[in-house]
Amino acid sequence: MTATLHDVARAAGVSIKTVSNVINNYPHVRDATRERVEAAIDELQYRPNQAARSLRSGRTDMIGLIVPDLRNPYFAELADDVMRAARAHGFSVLIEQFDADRDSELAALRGARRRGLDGVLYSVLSLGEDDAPLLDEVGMPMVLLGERIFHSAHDHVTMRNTEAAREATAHLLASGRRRVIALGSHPGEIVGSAGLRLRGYETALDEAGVAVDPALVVPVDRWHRVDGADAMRAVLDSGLEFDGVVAFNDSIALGAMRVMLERGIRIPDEVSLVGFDDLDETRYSLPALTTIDPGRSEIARVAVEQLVRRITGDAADEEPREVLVDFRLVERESTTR
Amino acid sequence: MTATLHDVARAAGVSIKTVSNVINNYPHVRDATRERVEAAIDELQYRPNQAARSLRSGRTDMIGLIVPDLRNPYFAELADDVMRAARAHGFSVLIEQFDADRDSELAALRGARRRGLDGVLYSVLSLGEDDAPLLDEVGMPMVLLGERIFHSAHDHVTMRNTEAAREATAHLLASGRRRVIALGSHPGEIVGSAGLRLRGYETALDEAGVAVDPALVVPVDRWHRVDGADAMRAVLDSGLEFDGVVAFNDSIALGAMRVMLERGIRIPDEVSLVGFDDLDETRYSLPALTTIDPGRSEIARVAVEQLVRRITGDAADEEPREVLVDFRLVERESTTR
DNA sequence: CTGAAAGCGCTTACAG
DNA sequence: CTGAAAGCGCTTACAG
Repeated sequence: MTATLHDVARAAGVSIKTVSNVINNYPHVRDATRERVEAAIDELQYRPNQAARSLRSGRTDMIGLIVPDLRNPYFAELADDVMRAARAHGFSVLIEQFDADRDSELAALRGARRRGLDGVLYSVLSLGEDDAPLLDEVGMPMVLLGERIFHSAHDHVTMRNTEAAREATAHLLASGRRRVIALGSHPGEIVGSAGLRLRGYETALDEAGVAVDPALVVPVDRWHRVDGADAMRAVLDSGLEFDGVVAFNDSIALGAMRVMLERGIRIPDEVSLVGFDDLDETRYSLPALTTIDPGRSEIARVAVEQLVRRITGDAADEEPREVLVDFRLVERESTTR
Repeated sequence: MTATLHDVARAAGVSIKTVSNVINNYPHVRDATRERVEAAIDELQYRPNQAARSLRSGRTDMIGLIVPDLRNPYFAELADDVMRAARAHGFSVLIEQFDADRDSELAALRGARRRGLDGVLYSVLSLGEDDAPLLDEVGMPMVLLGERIFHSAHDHVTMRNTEAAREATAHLLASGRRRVIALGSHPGEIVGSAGLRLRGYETALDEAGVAVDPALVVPVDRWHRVDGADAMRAVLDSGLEFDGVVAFNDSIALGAMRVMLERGIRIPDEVSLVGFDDLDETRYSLPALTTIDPGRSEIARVAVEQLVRRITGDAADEEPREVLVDFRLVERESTTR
C-alpha cells in the first residue's frame, strides 16, 4: 500500500522524527542524513497523509470562501482572485455557494465549520446586523467581504461604496445629465451595498444642486442580468423620462443596456450608462460599459492576508480591522465627458 | 476547549462507540440512549473532528475540480453545476485552477493528490495523449471532462463536439451562407475540442457540397473574449470575405461580435454568427447569440455521479466509461433560418 | 543533530 | 444493543 513515515524511516535507517524534520524543512538536519531520507522518499513515493497531519497539528491549510454563486461573474472573478492569493500563502480554497435566503446562507456557514477549515472569507448577502451573534458561533477566524453587517467583531474588507457611487453619478452629471436613474436600490436597506451606493448617488445630486426624484430610484432585488433587463423594461413601459443610469452592478447594467438598445435608445447619446464591478465582459459590449473598478483583486489579496494572520496568530490581539480599498472610474463608451 | 467524543460519552453515560453509532446513524441504538446522547451533543456543542474521521476512515468527502480558470464563464458555470451535484452526494468541492502551460496543469494534479481528496474531476487542457501515463500517477479516482486525452484508463464525460459543430455549421448553410469562418481552430490538434469541432464544421460543408476553404479556418489559441476580438480584427483587416462565423465557444463569439458591430457589420443580415456553450450572457448581447447548449449541467451531474461511484467502490470493476451528453442548438438573433 | 514515546480524535473489528 | 481496545499516520514536547 502507500508508504508511511515509518516505511521511509526504516528504508533510510533513521527515526520517524528525522523524516518528519526533513519533510518540514527543519533547519538542523545533517546534509548526509537529509539526502538519505530524500532518496528513500523518492524511492517509496511517499506522500504525507494530510488527515494525520491535520489531526496532530490542528491545521488543514484550507480556507473557505462563502459566496452567493459563481454564475454571477463578480463572484467568479473574486473566487479566482482569492484562490491566487491563497495559493501564495500555501492555502487551498473550498468554495461554498448559498442561495438567496437566510437559511441557505446559515447552512453554508455551518458547512464551513463542519469541514474543519482553518478560516473563512464570507461575502454577506442576506444576513443583517441582528445576525451578528450567529457569526460568533462560526468558531474560526473569519473575514467579511462586502457590507451587510455593519458592527461586528470581525475583520472586514470592502470597497468605498458610497464614494464610488458618488463619483459615478457625478460623472454623468458633469456631462449635463439631469434625470439620472439609480438602478438597483434595495428599499429600506442602509448598511448593505445598495444602501451605501444609493447614498453616494444622492450625495452627488445634492452637490450638483439637483433634487432627488424618488421616481428615478428603481429597486432591483437580485443583481443578475435578467433582473436588470426586467427592471429596465418596466421603466421604459412606464414612460419615465431619463437621460442617465447609474446601475449598482455591471450585470444589471448589461441587462438594462440590452433592453435599451433593443428599444432603439442610443447610448450614450440619449442615455448615459455607468455600472459597478469592471467585469471582463464590460469591455466587449457595444458600447463598452463605463464602470467602477472596485479594486476586487486588492480586496481578495488584503482579505486573504488578514485571514492568514488570524490563523497563524500573528494578528491574535489585534482589534477587528476595517479595510477600505481604493476604487477607480473606468471611462468607456457608454458615457461622455 | 472543544468537546470530543469522550466528553459526550461521559456526559451521556455511555461508551464512545455508542456516541459514534448515534452520529453515524447506525440503526441499532435504543431510542432512549439515542436521546440521551443527542442531548449531550447539543449541550456540549460537540462537532466531530474531520481530520480524525478522515484519518481513520480514509475518506475526506471532498472532491477536486481541476479547471483552467474561473474567469472563463464556461468554467465558472461548470463549477457551479459541479458544486450543486456534489452537494447532493454529500461532497464538498475544492477547486484548483491552472494556467495555460503543462507545468501548471501538472502542478494542479499533484496539488489535488497532496490534499488527500477522495477523487477529482479534471478538465484537460494542455496535456495530450502522450501524458496518459502521468494521469495514472494521480492515485485516486478521476473522471475526465473535455476531450484532450483520447485513450486513457479513466472515465470520461463530454459533449458531442463533432455533431454539435456540424449542426451549428449546417444551420448557417441552411440559411444560404456559403463563406463560413471556423473561428477558434488549433492547427494540428485532432482529439481536443478544437479538432473535433473543426471536423464537424468540415463534415457539414461536405454534406452541403461546399468546398472547405483553408483561408476560412481561423486559429484562435486561447478562447477568451479578447482572443476572439483580436482574431476577428485581423480577419477584417485582411479583407477576407465571409458571410457566416461558427465560433468554437461563446467567449470568442462575443469578442468577435463586438468587433464586427464596431466596424458596422450587420448581424445577422450580413454575417450570421453562432457560438458554443450557451453562457448566460449570450441572452443579453444585441443581437442575442445563437449557440450550442452543450448540456453542461448534465455533464456535471453525470461526472460527479460516476466519480462518487468510483469512490464508494460501487463501480469498482467497471471498465472506464465514456459518456456523451446530448446537445441542443439554441436559435437566437445572430442567425436566421 | 537525532531518537523513543505519547497522543491528536475518531472508526473499526471483535466481544458479549 | 453496547463496550473495551487497537490503531489510522502524523507532530510535538522531551531527552540526550
